[in-house]
Amino acid sequence: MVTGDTSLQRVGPQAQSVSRARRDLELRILDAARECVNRCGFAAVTVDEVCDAAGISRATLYRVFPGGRDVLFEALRVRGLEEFFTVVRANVEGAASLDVLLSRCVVVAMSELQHDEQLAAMLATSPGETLGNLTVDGVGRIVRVATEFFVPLVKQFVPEDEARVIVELMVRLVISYFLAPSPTIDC
Amino acid sequence: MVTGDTSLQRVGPQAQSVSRARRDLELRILDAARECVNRCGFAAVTVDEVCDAAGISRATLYRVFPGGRDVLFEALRVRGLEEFFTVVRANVEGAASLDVLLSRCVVVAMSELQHDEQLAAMLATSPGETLGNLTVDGVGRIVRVATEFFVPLVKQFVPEDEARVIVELMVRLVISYFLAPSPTIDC
DNA sequence: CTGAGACACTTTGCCCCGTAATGTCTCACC
DNA sequence: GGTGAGACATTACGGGGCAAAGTGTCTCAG
Repeated sequence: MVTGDTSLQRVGPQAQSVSRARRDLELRILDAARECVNRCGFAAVTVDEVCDAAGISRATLYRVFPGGRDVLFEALRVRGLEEFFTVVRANVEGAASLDVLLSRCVVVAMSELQHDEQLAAMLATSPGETLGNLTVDGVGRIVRVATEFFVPLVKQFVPEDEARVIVELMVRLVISYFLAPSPTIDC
Repeated sequence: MVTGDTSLQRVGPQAQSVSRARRDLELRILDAARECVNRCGFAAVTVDEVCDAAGISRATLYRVFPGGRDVLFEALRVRGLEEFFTVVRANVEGAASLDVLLSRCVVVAMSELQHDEQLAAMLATSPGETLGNLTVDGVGRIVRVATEFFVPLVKQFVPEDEARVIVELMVRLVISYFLAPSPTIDC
């Protein structure tokens, strides 16, 4: 729905190549959009700018992302979230105990957050909306994606339902400490 | 500083009565301000409205709260915070174990938050600013006041430095769950 | 010490308007 | 089939001017 990937439902010999060209186009547009966001901010980016940066026409963008601007930026957020958690997970795999795993998660996540260009640009240009996404509207999705990435790791040490709770608490605390670092607790 | 209580530094026979009249005036103004905020919202309240509601003139308000609007509303926030934690603490005192104490804190705090008129009015009328106060700028102060109220209780069961960490984590989690309730974890 | 009100200043909202951006469309192209 | 170019109506955004309201300070009478 987000990325208009109805082509994935197709079958037949050329289904794969079609879907792959579409996928490449998607990635090209998303890369261009990210570049624009990191440069100009977030609210300031126009669809035309993204098209120019991607070297495509507006018609193509609207074919790949039916719904336009909103859907494109939503897809960008989703990809950013997945990239973020992919990096964090790659840095915490192989932990020998629950304590080590969680400590590494927190440390790596905080570090990644503090060096995230896209997030910084969003916080700088539309702080209200970004803050809302981090603390109200978007928390559910963040927790969901984080659960998907980390519960498999955590449940090596504790039962799965407990792992889900742990991951959720960790996510909420990391967001809180990112937005408002504590003078007493180091991060 | 916040409430312009320089009169407290006076000495002599009538020092107490003077300071007391001033204190009564402060409370009267704060009550009026709270009433206005609960009725009309937060950003919409004017100094004149508060004066009318308190039955005083603008000159008096500016004498009691030098600095005017900002200082008045800041004092209102501070009082709201202290009232909030006073109520919560009264409901959790006498807990027999750390688990019971923390559980009660979370339950009572969540309930109080969800029925807080002033907070609701602030979130409704200036969501951006209120959200910022709850998640970025104001977290330090909230943690500080909460620490002041709850560390004495928690340190009955654990060392004080550990108690401070526990209180801070609890505060941040309660704020997070208040702003974005979890579908999986009940509150 | 308080109330009433004048005063200068800043902020707020509003209306208008020109510009820019969005989203949909058609058509030519390969 | 997919893509690019561009026209098109519609909407959103931003700046200027202006009236109204709010803020903060002051003086003076009670």
